Amino acid sequence: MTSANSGATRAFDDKRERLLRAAARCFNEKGYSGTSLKDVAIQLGLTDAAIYYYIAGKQELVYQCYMRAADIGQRVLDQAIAEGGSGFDVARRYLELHVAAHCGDEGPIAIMSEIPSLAPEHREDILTRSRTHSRNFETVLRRGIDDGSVVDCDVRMTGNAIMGAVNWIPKWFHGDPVVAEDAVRTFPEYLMRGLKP
Amino acid sequence: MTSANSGATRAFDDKRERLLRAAARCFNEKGYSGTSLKDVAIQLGLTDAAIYYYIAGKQELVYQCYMRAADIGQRVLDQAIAEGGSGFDVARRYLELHVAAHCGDEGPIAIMSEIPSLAPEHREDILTRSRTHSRNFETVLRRGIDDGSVVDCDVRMTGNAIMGAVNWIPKWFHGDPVVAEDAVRTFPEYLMRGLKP
DNA sequence: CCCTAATTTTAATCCGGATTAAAATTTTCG
DNA sequence: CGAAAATTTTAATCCGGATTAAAATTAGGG
Repeated sequence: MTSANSGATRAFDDKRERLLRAAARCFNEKGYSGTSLKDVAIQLGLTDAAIYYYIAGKQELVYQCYMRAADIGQRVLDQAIAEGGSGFDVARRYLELHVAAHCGDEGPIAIMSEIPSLAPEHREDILTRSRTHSRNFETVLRRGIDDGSVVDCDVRMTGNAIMGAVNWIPKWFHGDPVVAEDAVRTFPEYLMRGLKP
Repeated sequence: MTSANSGATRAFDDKRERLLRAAARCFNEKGYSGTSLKDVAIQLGLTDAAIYYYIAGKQELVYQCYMRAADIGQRVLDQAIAEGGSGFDVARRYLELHVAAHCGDEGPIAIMSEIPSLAPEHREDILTRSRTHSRNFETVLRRGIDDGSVVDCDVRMTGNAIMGAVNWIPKWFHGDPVVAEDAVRTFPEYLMRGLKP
């Protein structure tokens, strides 16, 4: 079976997922150019060439890592929205979930540092998702302003600040569970305090 | 004269500075691996090989970009401290200056995305400066807590959040002066609101 | 104007790592 | 067990971009 595995089996998907996580870890720690497919393969007990069984190439690998990152962000935002509450409540819940995702079992989430070097279709795809996610979060903030739970502010810029703080997490978090606890406690608390009316 | 120009003339230094900015812009926009020396050279109306007259190689170029970024961060922090005031005042002033540096004439400041792929000596150097800067900012926060101007908080994590928000700026800021104004106004305001007791 | 140093270009070379093809091994399941 | 599919490896190949060396051009001072 080719790597264009469409009728993907369970085992195949699992390994692919492990591949994406290993790649995300490498990319976050060593940078894109500093990561060779061999580095990624070694983490899986494989040879570099074996990676091509799961993915078309390095480009595709980054792309998939970023897709995964975008999906996780969107998923936790959706969940926070689904749980309901005021704009403030939703935003706080979103931060709790997203920080937990970064620091928890969800494994390392790739920092989107190489978007411009993606293939055009991929780049567009990621940028669209990324923008959508930002806009959705801004909508939550705006709703909070409307319902009086969030201070009146520039939602675009405030969103940029909050997203930046969260997106930067992989830069300093390297798996220490003690640090993870601190982050999960402090981040939502601090970031939301600035939103109180 | 070799590129190890030590008795550097004025013109030489100026061109070197322009080189670093062009490189920072490229790295921020296209990523490290996505940037070829040719890309950088074109911005200066030069040939790729000419860059070697000013700098030892691509590694060195990133390193110098990061040094510049670290220096700017430290400089504005020092300035904010020098201007005095409560811990809160210093922190706010620092944010104003740093955001302005990112969005203003100081030109693009390189995002430190490729630290691990630097040569060991360079890596250590950058990491040390980066850590020092973070610790210095944490000290400011702690001072603010002591003098009652800043809410009691985990200074390490709060510092991580603030630094992340600022460091992420180059990801979405691409030179629009209108956006720059928004950022300079909103960032310090929002980030400091979360520090009020 | 000429000489020397500074700057830039041209034209290779070099190299690591991505990619590929074919072969070998392992797994699945009748 | 044995055949077919799935998975991995071995062993090239390939290639873009970094780097280098030497030549050409430009700039400035006597």
